[in-house]
Amino acid sequence: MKLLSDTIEEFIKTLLIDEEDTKEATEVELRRNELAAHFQCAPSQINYVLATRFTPEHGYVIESRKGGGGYIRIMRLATTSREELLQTLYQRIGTSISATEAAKIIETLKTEKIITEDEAHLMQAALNPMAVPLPLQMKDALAAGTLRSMLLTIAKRKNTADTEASDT
Amino acid sequence: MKLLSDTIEEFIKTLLIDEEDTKEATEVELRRNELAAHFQCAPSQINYVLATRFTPEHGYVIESRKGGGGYIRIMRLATTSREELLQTLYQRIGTSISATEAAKIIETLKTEKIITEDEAHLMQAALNPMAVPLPLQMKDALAAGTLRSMLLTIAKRKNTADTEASDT
DNA sequence: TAATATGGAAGGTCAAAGATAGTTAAAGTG
DNA sequence: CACTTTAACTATCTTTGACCTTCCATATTA
Repeated sequence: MKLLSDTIEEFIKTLLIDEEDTKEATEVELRRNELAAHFQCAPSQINYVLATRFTPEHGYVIESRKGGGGYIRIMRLATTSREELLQTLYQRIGTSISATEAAKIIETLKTEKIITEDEAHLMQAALNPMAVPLPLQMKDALAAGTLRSMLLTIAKRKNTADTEASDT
Repeated sequence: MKLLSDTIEEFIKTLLIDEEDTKEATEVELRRNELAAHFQCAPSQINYVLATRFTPEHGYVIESRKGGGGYIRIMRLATTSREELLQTLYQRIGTSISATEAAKIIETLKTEKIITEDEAHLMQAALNPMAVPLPLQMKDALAAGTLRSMLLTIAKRKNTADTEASDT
């Protein structure tokens, strides 16, 4: 059985792709209530989907307006330069990071084609066993260190995942 | 009398074989509660079966999700020479591993073209921050966990580093 | 006419309820 | 005694509903 949230997520992403194809725009505008009615769900369900799948970490920015003629605009972020992105992500890690936050960062790297899907899995795996018997604070600190270390390694590379096939 | 656990084990293995026959997939997805209801047992019985008969040592990897739409995915690792190598390395890691031993294992993976050079660096980086203030024993145990986790992830892949460039 | 009040039409927040799966310790079995 | 089974409790993710805030249009008033 498919989840409502997943369905809505797909729907929105399809809208975005359509926009891009026809207007070269990277944004869509929608009415929360309309969408909710379309899927016969609570309006706040839309907010949930946006909050969990269209965050800046995922590469999206949301803009909205209340009142008559209100709307929700979803924009896909233009890809900044590789270095810039790595820099930003690196800052975001800090000295301690939760598993979910870490996952988002890895997700971004993948979306931006800086690492392959395999590498994303690998990184995720490296952070996984933090389910070791250690205090949570320590685990988060370790995770931060691990992520930072991996990020630096990636930063040293010359190419992105796109072009990585061509060398060796 | 046949044990419940054995019956469930067989059931799952049959599912896997069926999948393979019909879809050439080596994985099945199931609902813990459904399965438990089917066998009229406690849901955690399913976990017990998975924990005792579908471990990485047995050649399986499990992935799951909680919450609405949750699932349990069971993947069997094919027994090609590549998988055998991974299996062997996995065993070699054990519950504690030194930095040098870990490096050797990563080197082997690279030499055997199971991972790319970039990935090798990434793995090495993941083990690096073990330069944390912890007793050596703990660090080695942590490194072992991290390496094992990454190895399992690699084992899940369909292709080797050689062929990975060609798709998507 | 300018300033202000007012009501309806959006969207936002948050916490509770629902739906799964995981963990663990104790009881049962052979 | 080792292995199995269960049940209570925990963790995570989704869905909904009640209540809040903001905005526009229009009516009211000085």
